[in-house]
Amino acid sequence: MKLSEGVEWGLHCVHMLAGLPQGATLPTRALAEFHGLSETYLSKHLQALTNAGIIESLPGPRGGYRLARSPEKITLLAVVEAIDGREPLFRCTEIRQRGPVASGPEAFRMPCGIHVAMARAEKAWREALRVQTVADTISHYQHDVSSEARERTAQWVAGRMRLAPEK
Amino acid sequence: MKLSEGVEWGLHCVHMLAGLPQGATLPTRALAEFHGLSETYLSKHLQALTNAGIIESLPGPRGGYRLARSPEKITLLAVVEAIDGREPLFRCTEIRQRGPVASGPEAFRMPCGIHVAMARAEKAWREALRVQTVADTISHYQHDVSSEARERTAQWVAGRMRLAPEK
DNA sequence: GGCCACTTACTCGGATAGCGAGTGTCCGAGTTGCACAGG
DNA sequence: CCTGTGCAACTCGGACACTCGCTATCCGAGTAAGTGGCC
Repeated sequence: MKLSEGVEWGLHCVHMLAGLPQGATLPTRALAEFHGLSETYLSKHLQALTNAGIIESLPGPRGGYRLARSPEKITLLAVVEAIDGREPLFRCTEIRQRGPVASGPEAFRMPCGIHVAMARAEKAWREALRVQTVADTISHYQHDVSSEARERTAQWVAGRMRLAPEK
Repeated sequence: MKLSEGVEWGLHCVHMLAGLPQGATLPTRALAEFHGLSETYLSKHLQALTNAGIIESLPGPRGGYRLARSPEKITLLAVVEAIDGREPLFRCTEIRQRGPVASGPEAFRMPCGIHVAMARAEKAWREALRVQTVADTISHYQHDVSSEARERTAQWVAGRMRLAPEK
């Protein structure tokens, strides 16, 4: 089992958009080119983020994507769920009720212990992703690279981003 | 993203084997029939559990599967990893190094913040599964069903299980 | 020179193929218990 | 009646098809800027 590749793409793109000036946008082409990704396929994931209300799109020339709300309000969980879906990792199909010895649903009022334990672990995972916002990560995201590389990135982005027409 | 269906199957089978008398075995047919599963496909997952050293098999007539170690020594994580694999959920492919602005690996000594955050969440998930042993779950597993159903299950199992030839 | 309409280029958005992991199945190797014949 | 041998049935184990979701791509709808002509 593994998470969708698009989760990593979406997370990096959201963090990149978070580093832009207020209201500025960046088109799919720039986001894809910067990360060395397929432009068309990345577009699909950006659509998912748009539908989830995490980013918003401006059509037409000088258009592109920008965050729909401040980085402090965007959790990693929201991004993961937007791209990968909100389905639980472990789905209890109640196979204990399917055998020839099954006694009907009334005998299984309590959820099975396995289901409870798996759900608890999954909750721990989701909670860890929920407390971490994009704003929290962005500082590390910036300090992890050398100042020289950061400067070069800023230059490259400045040449591709579009300032906000209105906000 | 979802866990393999076989994870649920494996967990229930392990818990069922844990309820058997010391050294007794249960064949694939019984485990599959009890849960209403495909016998041949379940066999595949039981093989994975055997290769992982969680359960052990006795061939021939009167053969079957039994736990390879006591339920206290079997964590849910071990079962999950045996069936679903030990690959991490989130695999950081370092896409920030792939773009035209990338400055070579020496500029990225620190792991990216996204990777760290995702790994932390994943560790929380694994840790929650590691602290939960089959012995812990088995008590809930038994109390969740009515005593009448539990008795009927015991009867059904008694007619299918094979006592240990030696241990 | 200023204003308006058209063209044009660029953007996102959804609908359409391809591939790989999980799913499902089958048949063969190995082993143990049983039955039968011989002593 | 006891014992040794052969048979047979049942078990696990690995090798072989199939399906669905992620991956990847394309083309169309919509928009805003730029350009040219007209007043």
